[in-house]
Amino acid sequence: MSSSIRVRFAPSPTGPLHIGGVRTALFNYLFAKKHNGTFILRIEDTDQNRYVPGAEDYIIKALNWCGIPFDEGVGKEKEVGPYRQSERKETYKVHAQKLIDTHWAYYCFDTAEELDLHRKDHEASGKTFIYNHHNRLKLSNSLALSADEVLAKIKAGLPYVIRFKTPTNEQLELTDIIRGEMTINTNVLDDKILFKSDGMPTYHLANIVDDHLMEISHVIRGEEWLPSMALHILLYRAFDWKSPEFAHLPLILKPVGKGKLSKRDGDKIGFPVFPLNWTDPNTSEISRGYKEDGYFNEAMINMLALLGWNPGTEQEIFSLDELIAAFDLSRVSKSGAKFDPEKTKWFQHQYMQQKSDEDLADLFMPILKEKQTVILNLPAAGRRSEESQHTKPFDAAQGVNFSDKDYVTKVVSLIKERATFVSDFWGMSDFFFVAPKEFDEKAVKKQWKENSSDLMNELIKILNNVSDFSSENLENQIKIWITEKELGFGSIMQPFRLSLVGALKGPHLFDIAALIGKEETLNRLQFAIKSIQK
RNA sequence: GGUCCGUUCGUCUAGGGGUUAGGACGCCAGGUUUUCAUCCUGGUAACAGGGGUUCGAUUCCCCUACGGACUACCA
Repeated sequence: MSSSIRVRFAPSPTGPLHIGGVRTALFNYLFAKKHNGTFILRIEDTDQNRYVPGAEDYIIKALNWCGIPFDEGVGKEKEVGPYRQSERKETYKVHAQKLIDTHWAYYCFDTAEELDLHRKDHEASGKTFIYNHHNRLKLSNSLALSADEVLAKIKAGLPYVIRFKTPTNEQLELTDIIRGEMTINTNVLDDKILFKSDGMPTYHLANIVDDHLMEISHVIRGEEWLPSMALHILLYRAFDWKSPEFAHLPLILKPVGKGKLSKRDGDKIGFPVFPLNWTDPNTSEISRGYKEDGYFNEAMINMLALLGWNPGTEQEIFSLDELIAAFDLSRVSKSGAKFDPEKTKWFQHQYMQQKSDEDLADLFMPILKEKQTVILNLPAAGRRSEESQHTKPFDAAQGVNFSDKDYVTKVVSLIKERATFVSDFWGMSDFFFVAPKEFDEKAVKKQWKENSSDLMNELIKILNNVSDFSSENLENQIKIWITEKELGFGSIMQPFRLSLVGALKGPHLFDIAALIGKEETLNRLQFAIKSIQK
């Protein structure tokens, strides 16, 4: 057996993966890559009742979008496969039988109803019913029944399960990489079902058998599995196998309120908890995903990495490679963490600044294409001709700027620093593509003074004589003019901005003028003067 | 109820027997940008409580409280 690092992410396909699962996958991935190991995806689909079509596909797509693809798994078969537990049934059967043979497990014929009754009985008298050494000899199983009786029941086709025979009265020492040493008395453990009457193993059996057969070196999973760790250690012992090392990750908690994050929380707080959109196959209900909400995968991953782990330095922005280099299980915290939607947005904003203008333009252009279609159709939607004259994009006839990558790239360079999502772009830059047709009422009231029209007419004259329409030169010329005439910057700049943008917002005004060009700048000034009555 | 795990600003966290308990998000204020936003600077704000141990405890130990997970023929 090799001693290399092999870890697995083992979700069950019962629905979309939420960010808690993504983080578990991420930490497995980081650990594997850090140690030149292998990251494996195993699908734990031993419960036919909870199987959800499309979930497996979703999990794989989500991992890929996150940028943490698996090395081995469904569709990437290696010799230890297959990687779907439903395809490994026979293996579990053989191993369950082994445990029977070595008296580490036994057959049980108790029905669910009978056990329920026992539980209620105990509860009524203030006790807790545990299926273990306390009462296993009083129940219907191969420990209490004679060999003949057991054989007869099995031959008669009676349904049965196989339970683990937990050793009694032993102080079990457990070691967890994150939590350290723990001690548990085996007397409080129950004889867990390993093999179900439907012929499928339970999580516990399948998990241990697969982890062994797949040569998993480190089990990195959520804290919800901590209580099962004792059983799992015992199972390794029963099989006489070396157990892997364990690391139990703290849970991700609801951003508001109490408890661990659940799939419903996304809708409640209006924030995605899934990497990708998910449409429930039964209800057709759609759950929002980070991707579709406009987040960059790097931003989500960066946020997740710092939830329950920290590098011990003050660095917060990490590329995936940097995460791999810095990652260390010993720096994973023990307590659960609420995730903060606002901080996630901050990460997103950081990554927005890191992206190149060209890449962002590529993302923006499909949106522009849609907008262009809508805008060009406006007149056809029954607008009056006079209005449509002014509402058409200034270059709509050619459709140049909407699809001009170079132009769009320049626009992006001016607006991205204040944007968080690509979907913010249009609202921040529409005036680069369509001349304003109306003007923000409040702004007009406040900034368009009695003499503004006259001043703007003056400005038109000045601009007409400017041949170098670069932002810098424009700024120089106009500043000289304003200073010489002692006009006051506010009285010029505000109406000027209003004319070009339609509102008091946007990037540096001279950058805007330079980019839309001389002709368009003059047109807009003229239109504003004409439109705004004072 | 039982078992186990946990507890530093509102949130994510650093730290660790002697610190002005550090950073980030958010929030607030000021500055820059004669716009909005960004950005910069500053500010607000925390060791759950009680006992020990110790010259000294937020740090180590115990108890309590609180939080969480698990307690299915689910994973």
